[in-house]
Amino acid sequence: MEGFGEHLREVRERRRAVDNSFSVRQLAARVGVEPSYLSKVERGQQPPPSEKTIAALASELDEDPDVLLALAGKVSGDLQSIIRRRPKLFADLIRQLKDMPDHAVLRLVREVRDGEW
Amino acid sequence: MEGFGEHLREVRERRRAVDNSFSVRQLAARVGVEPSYLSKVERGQQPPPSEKTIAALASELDEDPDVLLALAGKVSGDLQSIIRRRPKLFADLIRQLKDMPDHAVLRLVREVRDGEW
DNA sequence: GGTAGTGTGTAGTATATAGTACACGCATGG
DNA sequence: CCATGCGTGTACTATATACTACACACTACC
Repeated sequence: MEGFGEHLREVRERRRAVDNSFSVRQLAARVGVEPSYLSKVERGQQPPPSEKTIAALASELDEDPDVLLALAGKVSGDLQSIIRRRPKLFADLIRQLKDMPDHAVLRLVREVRDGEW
Repeated sequence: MEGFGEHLREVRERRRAVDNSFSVRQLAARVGVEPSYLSKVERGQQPPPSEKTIAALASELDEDPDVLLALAGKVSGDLQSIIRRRPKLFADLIRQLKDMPDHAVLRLVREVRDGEW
């Protein structure tokens, strides 16, 4: 599995190839952290940053925040609070979907979205 | 909303009414924490304990761990890791279910469980 | 009246989280 | 040659998390 830092570096470098403003320093400034910190995170010398910082990174890099959070070993706070409001309901559902293939879960997502029920 | 400590105290006292081994001291011993700590948690003087300790409490008190964790403002680690494995999929699904009524979500749970698809 | 068990107050601690501050050496362009 | 920007190394810090250790006062029993 690819780590958070590794992925971050790849994505940033890719952006940087066409836009110099994606240097460690400038990105760090926009995201609101020290360059050295971001550098260490990218090289896995520091654990992934907070949810807030990850969200800012996702926004700057045009990445999916949930995916980035997942790579960081986290689940976004808003998802957690949805679950916490009805813990039994969501716990059951999620555990039951644990081993379902992607396409099955995806079908469920679509069904709910399209209101077919 | 009822707090974690409040709920814990109520449940424990209820058990204690028919079984003296549910004193703060004895329960704390079985759960593996100091009595004074448990006491403070019950009175809200300390924030809720770790997931591990909450799980032990749930087991001793015969309570649903997910519900107890929810009252503590947490979501169980195993649910989180299920979500992290397929972040986009689960994030979409959960956010879409956010405002659905209980019975609708419940129907979904049953559908999945009974394999009607 | 001592012993066992109870709840709780005070003080302290170990570890993790989430970073900052600053300096260094390299490279590139004017 | 020097100013600008770059990535990174070292050292430090503030806050939160999750508790422990011990003592105290009270009650109940025999």
